[in-house]
Amino acid sequence: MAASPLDIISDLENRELVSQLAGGDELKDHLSSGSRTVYCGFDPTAESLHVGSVVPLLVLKRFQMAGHKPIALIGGATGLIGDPSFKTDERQLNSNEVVEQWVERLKPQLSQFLDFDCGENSAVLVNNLDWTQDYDVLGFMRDVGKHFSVNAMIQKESVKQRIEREGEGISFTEFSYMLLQSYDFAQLYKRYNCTVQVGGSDQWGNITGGIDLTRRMEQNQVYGVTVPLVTKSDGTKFGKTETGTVWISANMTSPYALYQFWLNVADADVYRYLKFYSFLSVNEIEEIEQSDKNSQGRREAQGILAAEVTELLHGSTGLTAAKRISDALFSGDIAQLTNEDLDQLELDGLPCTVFAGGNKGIVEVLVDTDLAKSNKMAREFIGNNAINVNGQLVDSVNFELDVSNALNGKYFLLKRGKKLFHLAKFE
RNA sequence: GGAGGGGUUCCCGAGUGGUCAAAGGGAUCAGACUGUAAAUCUGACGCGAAAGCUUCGGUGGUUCAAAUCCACCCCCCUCCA
Repeated sequence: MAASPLDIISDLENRELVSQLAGGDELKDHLSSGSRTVYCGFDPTAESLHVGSVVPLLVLKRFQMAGHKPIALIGGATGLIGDPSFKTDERQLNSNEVVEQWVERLKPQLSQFLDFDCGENSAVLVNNLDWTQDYDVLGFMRDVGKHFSVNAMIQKESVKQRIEREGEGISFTEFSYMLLQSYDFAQLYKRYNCTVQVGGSDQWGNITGGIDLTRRMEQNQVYGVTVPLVTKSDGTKFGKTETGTVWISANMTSPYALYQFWLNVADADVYRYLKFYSFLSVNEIEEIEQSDKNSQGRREAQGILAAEVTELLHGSTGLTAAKRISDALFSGDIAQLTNEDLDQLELDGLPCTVFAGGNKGIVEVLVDTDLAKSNKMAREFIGNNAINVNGQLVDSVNFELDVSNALNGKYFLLKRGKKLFHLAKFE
């Protein structure tokens, strides 16, 4: 099913995964005429990658499947600076310790998708701190800085609003980010003969900067591919739910929550996301779309997408768990859950809050579980008939969770609204 | 260093002495309708059961009364040096 080296760009184009190509047909020839080395950088800006940032990483995997050698670069250096591209304001610098910690978290995440043991085109993991931390200031300014024209830099679309718009500004620190990323490309060319950089479409300016610098410092032509940022058809921000960002770390976003996130994708987006996030062929995806069109009611695509992505990120165990919880909760048959099922729900990552000390009033419980952010909101939810306990509608703010009624002697399954569940566990 | 503009509740943004917990929009949440959609409609949206309490960059002050006036300080932007 892997695309042959001949058509990786065509496959990406068919998946609408190409935003811009630096190099055009020459790049296509370059990729089809042999196994090349391709890199994509990820800055440590949080404890985990989120679903949006994983698209370029999957593209890197697609390159590897097509026979090329991928380099996943961790921005241990650039993460200390902060990329200003299309950001509306200057960001707070993170401390060295924090960035270092995030670098460590990022390593396994980047590694999990790529094959590091497949001979010639095995993946490589690098950190740009390795070639920047000991570079002396004067040397850097003379060797690298001299190749950049400030006149050209301030023309870049990615920093335009920071420079032109009143009320915004940009520090020299962030402004110089481009030099570092450009230098990365030149270094990777030198060290690994890396000739292609992949990045989000917001990285265009940084990528072309690297192409120019590599030409000047290494006298060689290299190329770039940008991947569109994932958007939603309704214009809202992709990758967020009521509980916040959807992370790829199972500790931060449970497989169940991830599965639910994809299951709730809008019809208008789901086929595009299948192309972005699954390794199903474009033909297979089109067949799904066709079959959905011909059938009534709920589409199947969301379920397929949810299954594909959950399995990709958390393996078949994660997927099974996510499905099991989803089936149990949304079948409406909460009373039918066995004791083992309940224990399993907790293990599978359904949010759970532990209580001690006997019966508790519903308002207090809602606040303690974060299902309501204040007593007032808790009362309002109850007033709106939005709260369920063990499948029963709560109709009074005086309702008490009576431990003698707990499922399996300790659990209460709380539901707020239509699809937000939480376990209360009494000990 | 100088001149000017600005910092309002999650975001944008009105408010220039009482009628202000603070217009309007967005986001968010809940309900109805549905497919655990979309669109639409309804409601909520600082805390508190309430009385009331705490908010408008910070600190002090004027006043019966301040987001609004005064002083000092901090931060951001633009232009000049």
